[in-house]
Amino acid sequence: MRYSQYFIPTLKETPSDAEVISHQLMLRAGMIRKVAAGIYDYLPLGLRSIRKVENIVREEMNRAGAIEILMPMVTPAELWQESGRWDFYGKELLRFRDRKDGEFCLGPTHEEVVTDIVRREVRSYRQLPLNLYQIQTKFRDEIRPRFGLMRGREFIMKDAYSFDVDSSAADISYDKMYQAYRRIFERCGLRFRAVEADTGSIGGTSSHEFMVLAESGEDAIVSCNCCDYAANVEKAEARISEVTAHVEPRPLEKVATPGKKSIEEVSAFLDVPSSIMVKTLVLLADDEPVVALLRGDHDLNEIKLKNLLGCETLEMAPDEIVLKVTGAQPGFAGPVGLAVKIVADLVVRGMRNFVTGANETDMHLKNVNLERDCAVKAFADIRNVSQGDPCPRCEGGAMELWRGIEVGHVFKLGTKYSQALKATYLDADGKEQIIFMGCYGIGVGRSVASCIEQNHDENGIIFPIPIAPFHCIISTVNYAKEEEVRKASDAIYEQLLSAGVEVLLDDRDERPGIKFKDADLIGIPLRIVVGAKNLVEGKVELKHRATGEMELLLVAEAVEKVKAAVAEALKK
RNA sequence: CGGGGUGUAGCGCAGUCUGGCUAGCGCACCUGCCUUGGGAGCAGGGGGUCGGAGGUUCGAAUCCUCUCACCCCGACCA
Repeated sequence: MRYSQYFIPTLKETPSDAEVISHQLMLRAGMIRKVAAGIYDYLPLGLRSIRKVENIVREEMNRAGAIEILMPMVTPAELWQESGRWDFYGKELLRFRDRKDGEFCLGPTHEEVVTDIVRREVRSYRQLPLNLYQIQTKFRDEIRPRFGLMRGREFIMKDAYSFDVDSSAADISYDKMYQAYRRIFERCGLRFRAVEADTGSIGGTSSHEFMVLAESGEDAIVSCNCCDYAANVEKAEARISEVTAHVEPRPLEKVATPGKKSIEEVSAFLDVPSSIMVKTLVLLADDEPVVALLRGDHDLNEIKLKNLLGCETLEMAPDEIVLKVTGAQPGFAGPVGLAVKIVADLVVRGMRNFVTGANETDMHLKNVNLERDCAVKAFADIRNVSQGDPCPRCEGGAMELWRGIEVGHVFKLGTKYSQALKATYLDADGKEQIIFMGCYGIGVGRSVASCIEQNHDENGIIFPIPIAPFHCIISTVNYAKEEEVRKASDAIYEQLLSAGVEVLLDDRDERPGIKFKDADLIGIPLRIVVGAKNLVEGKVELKHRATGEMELLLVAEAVEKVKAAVAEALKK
């Protein structure tokens, strides 16, 4: 491609509404432009990278035996009503009516639609297993779209759905997808972790998320520094601590702590570490008050508590409720004498003589002991794992904390949708059986964005070759006036093109500085600089964007090197 | 949905508090000259419903009311 004939509108300055680096760089590099909140144009460079990811995904899905289809973006309400999600999904589902007043929505995911295909077409166990996938634009009317392609409302997603005769066959399909996902993200050149995850509103029995490691990631994940265990913090199990050695309970003591509400304030005021304090949280589970007890330096994991209680909603109680439940202003709650349901974290069971609120404004209690001072029956793992915690799976391992961007998610769905939509088959005995499903998503645009989060410097993007919009750029010095430069550049361009290298020839009549800056910004991995100075000796410069390594080579050598580097990087 | 903020040229911003000359600056863009190994220089030029509607006023980018869009924090979320 000749740069002068192409369309790469780069920006020298960073648009003020772009917060994360990938969003800033994708705008500056002319890859995307915003059309509305969370809705973007894909300009040529952005589209090329997206297509690269799509093709890797497609190859690996096909390799794993999945079959590509394309389902509609507009889907009828009936299917969603049948699965029950029409009422459950909420405002994220963009709904509208057609001219005949029929109800529809833009597909945010396609379990219903694909299950409908399968229930109509699959009759026999002989037709299973089946795995159907599509690469398609989805729409979710996010409450707060942000970070460019990272969290848009409209986005390109690969979604696959597996159908099996039973649970163990479904496990095999799941494992195939898990392995395919590893290959996909490895081929994209991403540094990632596959972690155990909560299933959220999709439902189902178990799932893994594929997390690209990046500081800007919206998710917290933990992994063991010793074994393979890794999980989203939402899901990560805290290791059950053994009860502390016998400590003589000391007499209960009430102390004044005027105006000291937070754990930090009380800890400093009474000069006790937060780890021997118990924090008492008042929550509303489906509008019923519930109290959660945690060690002072631990955080509540709302998902664990929500799953434990089996409630639909869980939120922090407003001040009035706290006052009603504890008889004190927020900040002075404690478990002693409370009449509502109390759930204590497992760690709290082992705590002796701890400090907690007295259920009296401006007062705390010292030397509280649960078994003596209050009637707590429920103990459960309801806290977030923190840095350095012991691994729940191996001896001696410690948990490390990371930030991650979720680029892929695989779920075992079980029979949730097949049951609701009556997707069944006849087994070898002629008996009707329910189909077992799995679903598997990859955010395509998000993968490109997260790649940029991981691979950039102060000059711009540093694409890995497999998803770079072009493999190589030829930056020419005075292409317009120097005939030798023009001839050599054109020749290199033709040679690379015919070798199958995707090459961008910067033939613009611009000063070299502009071309170098643009080349760095758009992140093309390999750059050949053709200038009169080196051409006198028949040489050109080959520069690697990632390392900054620069070599002075004969024209033919440079061409060979580029070909070799591209071939090596695209090896499957 | 709650809290905060911003809308002035393609991008980045000043001007708004304290109403008043023809609405400015940098970058980008166009023409010419010059220049060509890291976003050059000189000269000339084009581009604005000051987010929109209504109001106050002799006079509104500036004050008031309503409204729209976008951004940030929170809640929520695959």
